[in-house]
Amino acid sequence: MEYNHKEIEARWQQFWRDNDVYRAEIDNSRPKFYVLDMFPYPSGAGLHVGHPLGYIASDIYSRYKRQQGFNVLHPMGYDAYGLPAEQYAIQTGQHPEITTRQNIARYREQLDKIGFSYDWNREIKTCDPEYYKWTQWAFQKMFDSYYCNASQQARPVAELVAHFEKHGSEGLNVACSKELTFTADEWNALTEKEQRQRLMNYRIAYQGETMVNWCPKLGTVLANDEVSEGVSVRGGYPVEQKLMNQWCLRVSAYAQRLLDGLDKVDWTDSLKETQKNWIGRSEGAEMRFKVADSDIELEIFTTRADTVFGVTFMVLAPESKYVDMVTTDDRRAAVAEYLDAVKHKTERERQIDKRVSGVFTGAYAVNPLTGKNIPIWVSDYVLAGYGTGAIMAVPAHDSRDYAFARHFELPIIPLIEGADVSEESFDAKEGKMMNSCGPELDLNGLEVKDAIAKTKQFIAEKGIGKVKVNYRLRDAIFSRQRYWGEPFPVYYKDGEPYMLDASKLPLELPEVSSYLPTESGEPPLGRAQNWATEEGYPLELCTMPGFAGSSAYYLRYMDPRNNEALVGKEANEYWRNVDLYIGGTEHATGHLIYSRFWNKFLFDMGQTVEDEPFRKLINQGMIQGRSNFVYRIKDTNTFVSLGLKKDYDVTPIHVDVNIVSGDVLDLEAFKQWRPEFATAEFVLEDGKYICGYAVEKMSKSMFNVVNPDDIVEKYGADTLRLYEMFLGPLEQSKPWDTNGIDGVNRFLKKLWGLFEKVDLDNRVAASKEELKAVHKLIKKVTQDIENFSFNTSISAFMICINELTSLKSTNAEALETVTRVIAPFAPHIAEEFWHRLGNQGSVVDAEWPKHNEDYLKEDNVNYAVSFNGKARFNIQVPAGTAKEEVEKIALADPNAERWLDGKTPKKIIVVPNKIVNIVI
RNA sequence: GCAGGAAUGGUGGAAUGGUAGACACGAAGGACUUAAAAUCCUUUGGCCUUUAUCGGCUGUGCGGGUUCGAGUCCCGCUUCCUGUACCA
Repeated sequence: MEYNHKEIEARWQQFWRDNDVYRAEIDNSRPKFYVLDMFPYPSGAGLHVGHPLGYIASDIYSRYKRQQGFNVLHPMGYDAYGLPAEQYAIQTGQHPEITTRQNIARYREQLDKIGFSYDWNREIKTCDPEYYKWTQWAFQKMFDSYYCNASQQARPVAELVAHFEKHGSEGLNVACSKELTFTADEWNALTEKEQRQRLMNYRIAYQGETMVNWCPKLGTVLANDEVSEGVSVRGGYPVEQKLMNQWCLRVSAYAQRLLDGLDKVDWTDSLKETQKNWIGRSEGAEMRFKVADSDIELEIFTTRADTVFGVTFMVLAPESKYVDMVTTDDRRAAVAEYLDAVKHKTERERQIDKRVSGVFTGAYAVNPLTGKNIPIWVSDYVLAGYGTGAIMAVPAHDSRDYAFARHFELPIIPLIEGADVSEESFDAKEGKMMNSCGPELDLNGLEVKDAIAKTKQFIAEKGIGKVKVNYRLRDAIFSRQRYWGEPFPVYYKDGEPYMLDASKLPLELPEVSSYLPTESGEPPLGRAQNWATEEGYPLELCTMPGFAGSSAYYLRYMDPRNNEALVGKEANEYWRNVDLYIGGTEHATGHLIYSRFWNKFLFDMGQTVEDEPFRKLINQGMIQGRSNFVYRIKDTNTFVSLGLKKDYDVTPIHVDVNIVSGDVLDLEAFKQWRPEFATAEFVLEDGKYICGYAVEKMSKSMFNVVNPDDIVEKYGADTLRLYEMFLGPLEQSKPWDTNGIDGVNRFLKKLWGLFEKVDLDNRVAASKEELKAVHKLIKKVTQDIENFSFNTSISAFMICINELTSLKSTNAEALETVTRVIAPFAPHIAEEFWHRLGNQGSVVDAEWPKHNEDYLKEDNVNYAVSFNGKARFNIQVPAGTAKEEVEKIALADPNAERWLDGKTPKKIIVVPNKIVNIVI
């Protein structure tokens, strides 16, 4: 019988569904293992062949762990809120929910065909009210919490209020937007509204006037990780800075814990490094510079406290509140003009335009160590969002300050011995200090490191400043002026936000007449009828961002139908956290920061038992497209084959990769592809039209999308699974090339053929050679799976089957072992074999075999004999021969004479079972 | 600029410091076939030698080093990818 993948795969997929074999339940008698894929956003384009790469890897691992006796949780769901569905809704008027539901159905259909072992009973969708109830709930918890720096955890706001009532801000060590100082009496005298406004300064979910990334084209604000190089990640539209009142999450309060937690997880160094950079911890000092003839003090942050003697001017960010305070009357016009010019630049323009610009405020500050007056400037090279929005400029040892000083002809004082600052600044933190002696502090002769420490100590003692740790990590902006997202469980009374009562959750997303902002510029929810509480208070018009729903979904899978909690205690204590998380590296600074933050917050609340959500994380590489080109001779409809195109003036045109095979174009299909090519003529080489190729992103517009459905239809799911793994190392990006798929398909046919010959009625003992081949396979595949080196295990299968084929093996035991080992990779064919061999149940529960070293032992051992490291010939000796004996045999070999050339060996090295190296 | 990663045949890629190129694709030749597809067999890094065997030299981006022995370890470069960027 032929290998009929269609019949086999359909039959066993049905069997799995009918018997619910992938259902996971809490079972205290078995250890748990939680394998998770980053759930997909169901886009309208469906899955292409790149998407399942990570899913296949995680599926193999899940099945392997299950066969090893673990109770495996392997769920799947959908990150259903997102911009594309909403953009589509704006264009067509179709409700995004309908689009999303259709897309999800299509995804599910595609996923099912590949034979994944997901427990679909646990499926979740972020747009499902039963799910987003818990997103809203967590938001409310964050609103009702503040972050205590002393105990390094979130605490109820009620405790903070109690503190204010007794002590005011005295003795407070909490995360906040602004340092405020007030007494208990002052606090108690505030109205309720004023108290609530002040509490916003401390809440973990808070509303604040912040500089946001505003994308006019999308009509919404974006988080930092949603913006790249000044344009939106989705859509690539320009982004500008705008001051807006927005909901924010105080992620920055968790910066240190997010950093420390990285030591506890098993992630790649590069991913940890990316997160470390994103968190951007820097140790330095905060210092105050007095403004001359004024009570104003400028606060600055520096990592180079040692360079204060070289400060020759100060610079304020254009948005700094100090600008208005210090500017002298005669400079007001000039400063205003500069601020105006800066304001009209978008973030992108500000990044691209690296020309030095700035304006003098007319004011001077006093250098606290030299007592000298230094000018205060304004320039957009200083960022409002980092540190204090003001800097002390040390042109000799900072390249940006240097460029500024050169441009405006400000003095440059070198502070490090031997540093030549005539052409460029000396930025390195090394060398001996000079020119650094004042009335109270002398740093001359010290190493930079020591000078920094001494200065920090000095300024702290003198009360000029303090040691300070700064983080680059910003609070997450949590409002989106959009329709298709979770509504905030918030209403407004007297202009102040209040949380809806927990019994009112979930607050469901209302219907709207149009998905565009209102005429008055309000978000689309402004169009909703009766968007107010029962008492008539208006509800929040913004919705939550994409990352809201994906921040705790892994917890919900543990207990997806629980109506009382995000996750029940029993389920959480059993499943704990994700043991293996597989997904793309593009989430390094978004989802993977937010969900760690979210999890840590829930941990503080006592809602989850693990501090880190993802124990081990693997980033699968991206599968790129391999585009094909045809070359049209200019102004004709004639196409010339790749090898001959140099003789013509040609335009390359993308051609659908599905009508190209092995870079050879199917001419008839090409003519039918598009009407304008119906009359195409060709210049062929060797009777064929050879296309050019390029590796590009897989996308419709490049005509290089390969659909997994087509592969499954033609070759079967098992072939697709094997081939995706065979393509190369999991974590490496690589182009998709369907050409090699015949190899793994041939392998499966061979395996099938081998099985067809098994005599199931007359079982005989496996031969020594068979046992050796099979146990070699077990050993290799087990090692490979543990190392996520799936490509090499596919090779191991091919080698084993080739060996068994040449042995004419038809031994049932040998093939049963092969079946167990191949089951995670090719579950359909394995299930078929499993049942033919007379087993009950499903092969997913077949015990994973252990290899026996005894079968792998050789009677004779091969040694390569080398001279001075260069291998020359081989010898065979009985296993277990002593080293001395091996040396003798090597030297006595007739071949040895030739290479010894009459000399006596100086030294002989014998590496067991490998090599005899003779040094002459 | 900074951080991380990579570089091996025509291609994808294998190699706990121990005979580089496993496995697969492609290609070439052959068998079967009226023919094609499918399948099977042989060859396949480069160069040289040979009728053929046998054999030799060379070879893992470049230049050094450590070692009996380096694709692998160390130092210095080049190129490419990924992330990030006036972060003081």
